[in-house]
Amino acid sequence: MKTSLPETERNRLKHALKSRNLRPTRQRTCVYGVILEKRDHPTADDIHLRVREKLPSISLATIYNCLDTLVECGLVKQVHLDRAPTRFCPNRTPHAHFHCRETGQVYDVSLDDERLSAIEQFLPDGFTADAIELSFLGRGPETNTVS
Amino acid sequence: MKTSLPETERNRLKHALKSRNLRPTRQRTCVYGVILEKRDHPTADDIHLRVREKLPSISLATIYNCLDTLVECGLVKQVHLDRAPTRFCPNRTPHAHFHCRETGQVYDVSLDDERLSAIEQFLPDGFTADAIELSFLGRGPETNTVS
DNA sequence: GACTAGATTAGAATAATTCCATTTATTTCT
DNA sequence: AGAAATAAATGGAATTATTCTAATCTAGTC
Repeated sequence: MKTSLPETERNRLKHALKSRNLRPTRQRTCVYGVILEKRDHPTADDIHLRVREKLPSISLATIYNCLDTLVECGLVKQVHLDRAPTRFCPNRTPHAHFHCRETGQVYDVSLDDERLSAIEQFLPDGFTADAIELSFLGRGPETNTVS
Repeated sequence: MKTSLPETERNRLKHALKSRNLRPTRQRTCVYGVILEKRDHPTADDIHLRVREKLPSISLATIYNCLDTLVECGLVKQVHLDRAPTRFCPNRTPHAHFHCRETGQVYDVSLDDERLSAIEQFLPDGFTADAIELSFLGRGPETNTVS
């Protein structure tokens, strides 16, 4: 067992890469594995630190390269919040993000097809979107004032 | 006529600032004026260039300070797209953004109350949002392949 | 097992944003 | 109005995120 990436995911990665004539390198596999492991919307830097535990010599530039590749393959999404570094998210199902002002935590908010197509209908004629980014800023459940 | 900021907007600014015990300085007024003038979602740097034509000695740090103040006052919104510099938008009515892959242009997409509350209902119990950012990435009307 | 295009690497370069110490402007108080 | 007190602006340095580059390496092919 070289890396901890489960079989299903490893195959998903392989196929996605192959279909674009890209190679399933150790680095790409490991970066993907790390993102799947702890789904806390890490930054490139966070990911670098985690991947280094397995591939100690990997550079931040490679992390960015791998992430860009994974994003192109649709396996990973970027999350842009505030003036903060980009975060990365392996949730491939349509979803929005909620960013808690208090804790800084980021949550996924699932979007079913109905919701998604409702949003798509906001677009005026002539516009076609291939990506939608929806994010909320506010207070999450663990910041509730007690009743 | 010191600056070109129209009376209504100038008052809006004054009141918004006063209610927070902030001052309507020349710099703040001018930055706000410039943002209203050309609603093309400029970056801090763009704004710096434009404001300099009126206040040649203003520094980029001050532009950021002013923008932050305007954002706090709710007069300006930040737009976060891709890994690109933050853009600023003076449209105070609820709206989303559409980012054209081809031209790079950013359009406002208006959101009426109905749409807005539809989106708010996506949030699970326990979450309260005070800001929503919705953006689309795709192709705008002027990139249409001719029929 | 050599070839070749594709990937990785380290480090430098660039770009966005923030910080800091000082100076300037505005308000308040008398 | 003038002085003191507070808020804001300034320039430049510092930090941080991201991209670029040129050299080296590697996976997949023949």
